Amino acid sequence: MLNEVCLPVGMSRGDVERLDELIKERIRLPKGSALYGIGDRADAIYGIRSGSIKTQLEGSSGQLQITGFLLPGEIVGMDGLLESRHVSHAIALEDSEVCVIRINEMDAIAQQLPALQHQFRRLMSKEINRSHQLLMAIGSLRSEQRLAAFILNMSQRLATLGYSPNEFLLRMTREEIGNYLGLTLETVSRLFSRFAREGLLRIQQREIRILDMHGLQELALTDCA
Amino acid sequence: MLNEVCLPVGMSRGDVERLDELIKERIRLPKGSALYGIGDRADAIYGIRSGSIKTQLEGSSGQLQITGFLLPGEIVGMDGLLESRHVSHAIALEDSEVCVIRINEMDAIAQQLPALQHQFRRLMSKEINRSHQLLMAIGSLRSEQRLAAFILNMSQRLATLGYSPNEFLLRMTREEIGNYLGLTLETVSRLFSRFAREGLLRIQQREIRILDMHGLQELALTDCA
DNA sequence: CGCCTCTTTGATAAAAGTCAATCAGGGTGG
DNA sequence: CCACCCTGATTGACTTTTATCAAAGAGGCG
Repeated sequence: MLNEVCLPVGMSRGDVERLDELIKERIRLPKGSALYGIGDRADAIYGIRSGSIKTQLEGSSGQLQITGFLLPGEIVGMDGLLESRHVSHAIALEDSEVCVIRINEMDAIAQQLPALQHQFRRLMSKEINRSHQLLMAIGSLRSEQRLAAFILNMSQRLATLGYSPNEFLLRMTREEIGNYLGLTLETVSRLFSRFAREGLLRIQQREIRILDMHGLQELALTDCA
Repeated sequence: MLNEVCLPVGMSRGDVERLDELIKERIRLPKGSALYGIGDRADAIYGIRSGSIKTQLEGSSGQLQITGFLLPGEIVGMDGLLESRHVSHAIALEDSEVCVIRINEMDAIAQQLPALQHQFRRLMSKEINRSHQLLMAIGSLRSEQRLAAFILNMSQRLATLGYSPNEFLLRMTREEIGNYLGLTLETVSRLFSRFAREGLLRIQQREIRILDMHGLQELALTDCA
C-alpha cells in the first residue's frame, strides 16, 4: 500500500511487491518517546509514516545537538550502520508511526534487486547532503538567515507532503530550533518576533503563516560574500 | 598491495584479490587542483593514497563551506551518489594521489561479495557521523573548544597513519581552518597564539607541536552544559 | 631580490549569548 | 468547572564573544 512512503523507490510493479515482505512491522511512538537511543543495537532503519521525529547527538561533555527534524516519508536510523550501534537518539516530537526495515532482510532482497541497493545508497547520500547543508547554514550564515532558511525548508518539505507551504504548525520548541541552528532560544524567539514585525510572517505560538515568501527567500540568500 | 589504504576492509585473502580488479586507475593531483567539481558526473569514489584533500560546498549566494579535510586512507566523493552528480568540490591541499573506484564495477563485484556491500555502507555511515560530529562542534562549542577539538582530531588521525601525534604540519591555511570551523581566520590565528602563550602547544607557521595534550583535551571538553 | 600570499596583532563594532522577569496556554487536580 | 501550576515563549538590560577593518610582519617562490 503505502510503500512509497516507507521506501520511496522508482522500480517496477513486481519489485514493489517484493518490498511488501520487507515492511511487516510498524511501531507507534507516543510524543516524547524514543525510537532508539545511543548504544542501542542498530539492525534496522525506519521510514516515518506519520508524525515527526528529531535526532540528536550527545557530546562528550553531555551537551545535546539536534541534527535533524524528520517528516513523513523520510528515513531515520542510518547513523548506526557504522558499528551496528546507534550513536544518536531519535525522539518523537508528536505521536508518530514508523515502519521498520530490517537491514538483514533488506540485504537478502537486495541481492536479487539491485535497484533496492541503489535506492538505499541514494538515501544515505541524501543524508550526507542534508547534514552538509545544515553545516553550511550554521557555519556561514547569520542567525536571521539561518532561521529564514529553516522556515523555508520546513515549508518546502511540508508542501511536498501535500500540506500548505504557507501555513503550518511547528512541532518543536524554540529551544529545539535554536539548538538545531546553533542559536539560543531567546535569539530564535526575537527573530520570530522581528520577522513578524517586518511583515514576513505571522506567528502565534507554534502556528506559522508565511506572508512574504519571497522576502524570506531574499533574506535567506542575503549575504553576498 | 596497498588495498587496505584504498578500501580498508576486513575480508578474506581471496576476496582481497577480487578487489585488485577494482582499483586499476590512479590519479595524481597537483596541489590546488580539483579532483571533481560541482555538477561533475559522479560515477566513482576515491580513496586517498597520499596527500590531503578538502571538500567544499558552494552556497546559493556563492559562499564556500569546507566540509572536510581528508587524509590518506579516507574516502572522498560519496556526496554525489544521490543524483550521480557531485554537489561539492574536492581540491588537493598538496600534491596528492587517489585511487579510483568506479561505482559500476564495485556493484558488479559486490554482487558476489556481500562484505564489500557492507563495507561500503559502513563508509557512508562514517561520513554521516563525521559531518554530525562537525555539526555538534560548530553548533555547540565555543571557538577555543572548536579549534582544540580540531587539533586533537588531526593529531589522532595522523597518529593512526603512523605519524607523530605531537608534531605535524597543517596542510591548510588559517582561512580554511576558520571556514571549516565556522570562524574567521583572525579568530583562528589569535587562538593559536593564545594556545601557544598558555603553553598548550608551539606553533611556527603551519608546524604544530603539541606540548600539553591533556590540557587541550580538557579545553575541548570544557563546557559542562 | 622582491613580490605575493599567508599570518599576526590591534582597535573597534556588531552579533549573539546570558541573566532575569513576565506572560501565555494547557493540562491537572481540587 | 475553575484555579493553579508548569512548561514554553517573549522581552528587556547588559555582557561576552566573535567579526570586521586595518596595518604590519614573515616566508616562500619565481
